Amino acid sequence: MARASRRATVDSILASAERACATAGVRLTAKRRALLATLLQQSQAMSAYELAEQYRQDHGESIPTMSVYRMLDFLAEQNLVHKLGAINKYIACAHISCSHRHETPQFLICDDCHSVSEVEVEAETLDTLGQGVEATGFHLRSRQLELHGLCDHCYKRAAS
Amino acid sequence: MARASRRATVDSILASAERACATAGVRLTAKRRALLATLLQQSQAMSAYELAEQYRQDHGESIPTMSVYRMLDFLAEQNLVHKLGAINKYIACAHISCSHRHETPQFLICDDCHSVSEVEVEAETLDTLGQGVEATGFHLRSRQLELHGLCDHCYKRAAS
DNA sequence: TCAGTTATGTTACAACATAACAAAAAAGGA
DNA sequence: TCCTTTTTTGTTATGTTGTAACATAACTGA
Repeated sequence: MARASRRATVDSILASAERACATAGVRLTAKRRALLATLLQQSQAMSAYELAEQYRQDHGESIPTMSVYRMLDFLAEQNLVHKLGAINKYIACAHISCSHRHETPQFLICDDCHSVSEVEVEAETLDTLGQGVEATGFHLRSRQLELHGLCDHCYKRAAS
Repeated sequence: MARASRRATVDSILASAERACATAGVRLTAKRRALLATLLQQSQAMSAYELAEQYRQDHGESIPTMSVYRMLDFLAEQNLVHKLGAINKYIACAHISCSHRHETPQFLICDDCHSVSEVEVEAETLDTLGQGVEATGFHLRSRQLELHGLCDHCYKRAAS
């Protein structure tokens, strides 16, 4: 599936992010914004260290990884980026500019080429899953799933 | 939910593991078996380093973490242990001795106390989820889910 | 302005994981 | 058995990921 950048320009997404932060009463500082811009321009999920390096190249200024982690935490709290805990990488939310209500994103992680695609799953299926889990007394933090496997490209390559 | 050790003795599980490896034509060496035994006796998911230390205490012999990783990789390939990628820990499969067909295990990871419980979800729900995902061209490796949240104990503690 | 809060930088280190190569042990055929 | 090959395990060093603790800078609002 397309990353956010295919759907809207980076600038318009950043503008959406600014509005979202203003509404939430939090600050999208210049650095946070710049880091988000860097991530938006990636086609792959990025680790914090990879992002620090990319940020340096993009903005001609180095940035401590410690700060990158903090900014990513902030951006994740505002749902502007998703943290993929299974592979310790981050990806910009593909729906920052969407005004319509959308489903919780589900991520498909290719264990071979490490590409990440974002799909939506029927709300009903997730609800059933969530209800089954919560019935055991567990309290889900989110319904974001991270599923592993092979993308079609790697699957076909492996088969040959 | 109960770990494997509550359902069957460690010895009988190890015997099942031996049979499974013999059938698969792979070697469950003494060290691999000993490591599995160590993990079976834990009530919590363990990191490779924690396991190396526990192994040393259990068997009076130290073992390089490098070897622990390799053995865990082997055991995971044989589906004798599960790797919880989200928290970098390992847990013995609760179903090694089960001959009956069972559902794919789903893991509930408490983000507070880091306990892990294993639940089963209706096959139908998982099938629906899996079919939706595979329809996008992605090929799931397994239907094992790792869900994050708070266990009931931590949830109630946080609420107070 | 200035005091309080939030954000970022710096340093040091803990925890997790693997690369590269060496040694030991097991398997299998002559 | 003995030798060769393959597999497993050990050793050393280093890479990768993440955070603690504290300092400095920037912003906010009275």
